[in-house]
Amino acid sequence: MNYWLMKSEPDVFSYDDLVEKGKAEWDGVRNHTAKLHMMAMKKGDLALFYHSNIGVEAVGVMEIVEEAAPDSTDETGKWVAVHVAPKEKLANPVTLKAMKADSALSGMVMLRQSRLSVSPLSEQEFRHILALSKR
DNA sequence: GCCAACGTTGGC
DNA sequence: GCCAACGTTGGC
Repeated sequence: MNYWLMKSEPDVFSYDDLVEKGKAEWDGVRNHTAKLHMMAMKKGDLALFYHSNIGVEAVGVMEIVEEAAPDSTDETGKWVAVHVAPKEKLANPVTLKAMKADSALSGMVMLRQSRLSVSPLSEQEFRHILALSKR
């Protein structure tokens, strides 16, 4: 089982939008590193849903329900998308500020590469962020 | 609105 | 293949 962090601007697509839809294609990713991460995702993997630009915080957990397949919004055939479903909304969002301030998360890929929209999390990082959300 | 980080493009 | 110019992302 692997863990991931995926970013979306909430005014375009928010965690609540995902809850409403029940399941969604995570499309529009146009970055090679992010693509490689999506291709490594397995059904049943868990991902944190992160709101960029507005909120700037992790807000929920989702599950990968379909592995990488051609992105339906891409006409070039070069890009892939996965399908995700909501699993659990965090009791309290975990802000970027809180993650940056926490030494247990200093190795997080997303903190080192802020522009990367899909990044891996270690199991420890994933559990740690969930613990922070329950405080 | 600004700026840093990073990706892409195009001239050579 | 290098590098300058430019575009985009995302935090502040």
